[in-house]
Amino acid sequence: MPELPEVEILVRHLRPRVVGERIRDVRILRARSVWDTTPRQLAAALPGRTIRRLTRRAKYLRFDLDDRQVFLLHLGMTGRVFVTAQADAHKHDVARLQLTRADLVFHDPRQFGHLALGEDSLRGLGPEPLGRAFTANRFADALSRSRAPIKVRLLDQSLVAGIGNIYASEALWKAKLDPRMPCGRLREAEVERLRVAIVRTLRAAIRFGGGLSLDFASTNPVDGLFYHGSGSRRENPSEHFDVYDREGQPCRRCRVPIVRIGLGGRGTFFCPRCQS
DNA sequence: ATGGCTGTTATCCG
DNA sequence: CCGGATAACAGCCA
Repeated sequence: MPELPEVEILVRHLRPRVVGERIRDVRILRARSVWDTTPRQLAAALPGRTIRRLTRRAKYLRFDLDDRQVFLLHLGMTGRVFVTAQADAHKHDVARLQLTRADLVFHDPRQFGHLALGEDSLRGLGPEPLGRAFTANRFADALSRSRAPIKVRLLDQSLVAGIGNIYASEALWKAKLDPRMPCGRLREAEVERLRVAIVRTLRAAIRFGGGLSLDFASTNPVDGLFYHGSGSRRENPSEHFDVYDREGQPCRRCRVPIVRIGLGGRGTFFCPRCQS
């Protein structure tokens, strides 16, 4: 679930709940989820500090503290972050930060997420797709030097930061581009179409997420950030995405059944008629 | 019930 | 340098 839009919604939810709060204590419950430092260092650096800012960079949450230290949190595939008054740890809790009167919990069953002290993890990231640096020139230039399928490149965070497997398929459908198209073969107009499609897709997803009532603490994929699972768990089977997880269902533009293929080892969905 | 799928990304190869 | 495969892991679903 957590790609750029989901992380953005999470940050907006958390911001009023954590900014201005003092960190009283830190419990690291899974050492291997701490990167760029030791759990001991992280647990020592935070207590006594006040959270000054909470922002998003790509799929990272960025916490700025009152002593200019920074720590980052990446949700991986299944990470959740929420504030709770309950102080007891649960299975798959990675870390718990005791704030003034509640705990900030990082919960991550599949353990692909991480915490990091400092900004090193942000070094290699490309431009924010919703920021000014995501220009036609820069995007076209980066794409021109690759022969890989465009869908695979969209997942490269150094090209543009924040797109994941779901919104890569969604943006390509919006731009009417075949996900298998080698980057270098895209024409200038197609690259620009894709750039605009990315921006619109992500903005629409943030707008969509902002209108949901989410249970950030829930382990139920239907209630949490907005990927609604597949099969019987799906909340709105065909309302939500245009192509993702819609294999066999009609394209919203031309009614031809959506196709699923593998690209770069990931499920990829597209309309074989519109996207060619 | 078992095995194959999954929203991420670092790292290792050729 | 580029690109593909793999690994890290637990839970859900067929």
